[in-house]
Amino acid sequence: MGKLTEPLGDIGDDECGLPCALQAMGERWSFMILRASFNGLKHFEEMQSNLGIARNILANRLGRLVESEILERQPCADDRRKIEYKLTKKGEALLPAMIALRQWGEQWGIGVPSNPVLCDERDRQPVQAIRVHAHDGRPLDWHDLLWVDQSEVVAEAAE
Amino acid sequence: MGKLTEPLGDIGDDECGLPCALQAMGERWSFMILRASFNGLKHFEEMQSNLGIARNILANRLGRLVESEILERQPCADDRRKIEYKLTKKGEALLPAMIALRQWGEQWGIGVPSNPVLCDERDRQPVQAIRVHAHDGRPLDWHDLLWVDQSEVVAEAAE
DNA sequence: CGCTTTAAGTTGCGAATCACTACCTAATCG
DNA sequence: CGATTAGGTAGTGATTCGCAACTTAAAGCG
Repeated sequence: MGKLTEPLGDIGDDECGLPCALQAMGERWSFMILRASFNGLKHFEEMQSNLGIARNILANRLGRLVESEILERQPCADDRRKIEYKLTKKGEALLPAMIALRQWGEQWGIGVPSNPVLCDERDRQPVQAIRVHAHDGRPLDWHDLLWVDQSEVVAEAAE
Repeated sequence: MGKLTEPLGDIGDDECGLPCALQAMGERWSFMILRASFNGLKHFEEMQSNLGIARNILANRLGRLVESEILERQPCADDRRKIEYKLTKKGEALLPAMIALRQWGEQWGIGVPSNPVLCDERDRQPVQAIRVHAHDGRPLDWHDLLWVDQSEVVAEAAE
């Protein structure tokens, strides 16, 4: 069979970032734990009671997220019983993916934008829907996308 | 509500779109199958050999994606043995979330942009990194975000 | 100090899910 | 007709999930 253009890369190999991302985030609770982190939850008990996740699964996922350097694990200074889990830069970088998923769930699952609404703190206006944008800012859909070999991209860019 | 196929358990509150999205996409293979669909794979055997997924799991996930109206299942016109699985609008709407995850994997997992590169077909330039944008287009980070009650948002928007 | 509480896990166990192989069914080809 | 192909289902073990109970270690307190 002929090689068709593959908008998301090859399966199973390491050329695509998606399997790599799923390695860290592909499990059921990972996104919910990450959302809790984005919402400011820092401690084990806090997350456990908030998410209703089993304790061993939470421990396991937190360990994996720390191992993936998405969360950072550090004992609390004031109360050394407590452990603080905080987002790393790598973890923060998952925000667009999270928001995109959330917006999709709002639009196609729930049907209406959920409350409360995610806003820019500067003017308290809702954020834009997350989209794929061309380098010049045009919003793109699936059918506008194309896979280009890196060498050709560089050549194009240098013109 | 009866027990429809809900192997994901109850993941959380309904005021957030993320649990809702995870209900449909929270399993490990779902994203890979969806990527295959975006890549133009339409048939069972095609996906099975390409993904290397167990046949029963693939059948199960395809069924669930169809049930979630992310994929559409229709018999092929020319060869009635074949079934075509194609993306619905709802499925296509997952593209930004997928690209965002992929880009994250590229940047933080692999370390370098993978080859080939996802480009705009108009000018063959790489697409922008997916980000959260304010309504006026400013790119936003985690710390720029704020949860605002819907009523307040409307009030602000009307000013 | 000794007792209690709290935070963050770990362990055991039954249920559910995963993945691998083999088998089945219906339509099409020759 | 028999052979082939697409799209599954069935059986089987390994793994993971989730609940509850237990452990450890650090505070809090009289």
